[in-house]
Amino acid sequence: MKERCLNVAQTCMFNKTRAISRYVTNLYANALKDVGVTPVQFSMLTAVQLISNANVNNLSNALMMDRTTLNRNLKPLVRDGFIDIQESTDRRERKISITQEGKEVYEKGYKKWEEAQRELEEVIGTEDWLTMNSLFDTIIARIK
Amino acid sequence: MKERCLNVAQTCMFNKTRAISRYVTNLYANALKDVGVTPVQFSMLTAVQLISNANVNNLSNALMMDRTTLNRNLKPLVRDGFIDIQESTDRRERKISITQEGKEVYEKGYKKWEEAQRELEEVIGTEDWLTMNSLFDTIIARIK
DNA sequence: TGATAAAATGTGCATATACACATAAAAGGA
DNA sequence: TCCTTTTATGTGTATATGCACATTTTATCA
Repeated sequence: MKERCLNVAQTCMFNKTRAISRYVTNLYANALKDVGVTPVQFSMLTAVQLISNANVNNLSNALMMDRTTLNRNLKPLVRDGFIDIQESTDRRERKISITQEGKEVYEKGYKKWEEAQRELEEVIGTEDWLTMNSLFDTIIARIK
Repeated sequence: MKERCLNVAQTCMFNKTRAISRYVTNLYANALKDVGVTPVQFSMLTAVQLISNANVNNLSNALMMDRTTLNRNLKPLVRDGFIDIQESTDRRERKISITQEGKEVYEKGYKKWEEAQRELEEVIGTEDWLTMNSLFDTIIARIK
């Protein structure tokens, strides 16, 4: 039924969320292109610096990311020497920390991140940017 | 610098967008679990029913999805017999259409989609749901 | 017509995502 | 202590995403 499809196309919150997410992701990815980290990796470097002695669970909770997703996403960062993983006294867990090289790449990334934030605000418009900000904070508080 | 990281953690629009996108995706995915299609596949079945004689470009534009992403996402739908791809007189392009089996699965999916919409509205709250709706429509109009 | 430009699509590669299942180690209790 | 439960993590599989690069076919124009 065309009627139903039209309804979905016009009102589906998944579609809208996902389309916007793709756009936002690409905007930040382009900004970080020459830095050497993806937006997701940048956010992981943020969290690992904020949580001292972080393990996989701590980070996945902080980033609201699936544990197994975060676990896999760590690998490129380890490979590139941006984060370091060490054993813990509790031999079940692993301690995750940022390296010196990771800190350096974060400095570069931070500047580009600021540019991306400004660029997105321009695209969306300051008024809607503020609306989006407070709305998202409210939603995140709900789903956390 | 902890200051910078705190700033990113609290204000990064990429982080917020992505976290919400993950939550919304999972909510719709769980709703559609027993139907046999993912949320992205459901949205593709929607578009293909709305656009007669669609080709890859048409669909990717309608869904605001990268052309190559859409191309790959077609494959599970073809494999499962939900869409059909045929040659065109213009031999560069391919014509994409929904099958009878695809229509049947869409009927089942539509009911679950309605439930997901209601569930998300409940989680977010009706007032913010409406805000989100109009905000997203505005943003999508901007970035399209 | 013949060369060039444009259009439509496909592929290799890398990252991102999450469920189901499995393993290993610590904690708790009888 | 020994058994059970909980905790922390890892792996297999499948989908989703987009850039860079390539191919094929159509359109354009001198």
